[in-house]
Amino acid sequence: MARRQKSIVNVSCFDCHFRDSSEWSALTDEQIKFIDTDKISREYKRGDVVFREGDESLGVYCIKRGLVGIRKTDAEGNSVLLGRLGHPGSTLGYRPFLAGESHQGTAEALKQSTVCFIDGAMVRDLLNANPALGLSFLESAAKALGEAEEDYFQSAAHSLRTQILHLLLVFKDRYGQTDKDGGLLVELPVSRQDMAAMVGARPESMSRAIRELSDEGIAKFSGRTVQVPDIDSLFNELEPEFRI
Amino acid sequence: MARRQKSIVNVSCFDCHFRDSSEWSALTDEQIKFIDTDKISREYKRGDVVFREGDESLGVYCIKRGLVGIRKTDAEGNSVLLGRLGHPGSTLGYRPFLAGESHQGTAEALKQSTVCFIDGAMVRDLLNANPALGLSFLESAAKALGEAEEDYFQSAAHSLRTQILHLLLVFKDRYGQTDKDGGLLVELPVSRQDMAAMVGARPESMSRAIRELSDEGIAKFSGRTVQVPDIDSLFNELEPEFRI
DNA sequence: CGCCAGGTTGATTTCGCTCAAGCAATGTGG
DNA sequence: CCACATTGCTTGAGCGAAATCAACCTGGCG
Repeated sequence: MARRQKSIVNVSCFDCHFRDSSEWSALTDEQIKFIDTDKISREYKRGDVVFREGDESLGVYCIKRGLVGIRKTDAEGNSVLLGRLGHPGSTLGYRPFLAGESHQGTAEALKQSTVCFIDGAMVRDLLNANPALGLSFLESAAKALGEAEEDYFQSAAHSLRTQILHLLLVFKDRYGQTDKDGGLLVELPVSRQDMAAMVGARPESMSRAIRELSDEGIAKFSGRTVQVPDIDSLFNELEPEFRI
Repeated sequence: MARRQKSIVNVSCFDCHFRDSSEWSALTDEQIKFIDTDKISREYKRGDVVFREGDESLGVYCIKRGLVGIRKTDAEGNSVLLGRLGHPGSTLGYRPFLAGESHQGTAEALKQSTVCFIDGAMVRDLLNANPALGLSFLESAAKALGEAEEDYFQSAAHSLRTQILHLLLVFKDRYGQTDKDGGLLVELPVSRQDMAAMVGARPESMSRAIRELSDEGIAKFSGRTVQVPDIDSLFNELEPEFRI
């Protein structure tokens, strides 16, 4: 971790494409400038830790590039990846900061990433100076809470197979393309064990389920790419829940 | 539901003991007065619905008395009780309101309850007039989100038996007393099937697990009361997770 | 080259679900 | 006031999905 110092890089908030689509869009240019001069940007390699479970929350993190997941690990070493992954434009770690709690999970770069840290005092100041920022985070938190509850419900009610198909649909929006035959092609952003951790399963079970889906031709997994020849067949299998 | 009209009762926000301990404590007396004249209070019998999944969110609900749960039910009729229960002083339904979504679950009185409805326009006005209210809700949402993630993790990682013990500890804080022998005595606030719904299990499984715990003398269930002779033995069993 | 992490496969076990029945307490209508 | 339905809870038998335990394979890397 002595390498931490070296990993500091220089990026500008004004170059950040997500300035207008994130929680921070409520800020004025002047306020962005405050953040820009104050923030600290770092590079993280796959597997590097951004913050650790149990650490005091000192501020919030903006993802400029890459992919970051929040992992919880229990005494036996089972790990679970929580909720939505942190993509470019996402703000991470705001939950414990706002709740006045310490970090409940360990944030880990799932691929090479650039992440900016914004100090808590700065965030407090901005929240007081610009109530719209608070409302903006409030909306984010409310949506995230809804998703968390929905995920909880889903995981209680559905088989692993079904959850994997759901996960594929989630990945599709961000990592999917249409291939030449009109099928779907998804480049998986995470390893298989992390996919398992996302749905709360063991790697072996994930492997078997994937094999089953591949054998049936529903979704052909090969390395980090998945080919779905017929998206409808995938939807057909999931439909029961959409027919509520 | 023609009875709805008759169920309206008259209570005052100023009589509400929770005025200073809830999200609304940020409000001035004058602002409370606005709510007081505008709100609608209703009585609900056990099983009555406060709001229904899929309904548009029209405002928020304050619980004055009783107990309210949020239930999600799937196509096959399996139901799950989400997150923390709504106790007196709790504000319910603020999540979908703030996220601009419709209700994700059905709120149902788990016992005779008095609930006040505060219209959305009023809430919007207050949020704009008093930024502290937004920050207060932001903190609540952030805490709730943390709990939801924690619950998700727990349910993924732990056996039914363990989850029941956790649930007992949760009930302890609000419904527990110390009995004459120094043991713990908990008055369960919900039925067994609802306890099952809280941990995402079937009533039969709950029944079996309860019988096991009773037979072993860890927690003796009898009707709505549970007697835990030795709290340490209960903690001992849960400790592995606390030793992280 | 040998090591090691990630992934796959197989055999076995286990936990909770399903289906089915029975029982006690409460409520309801004749 | 009794006959009957209803509801909440319990118990039993069997099943199935995923976990566990244990090998083994593969490709990348020191």
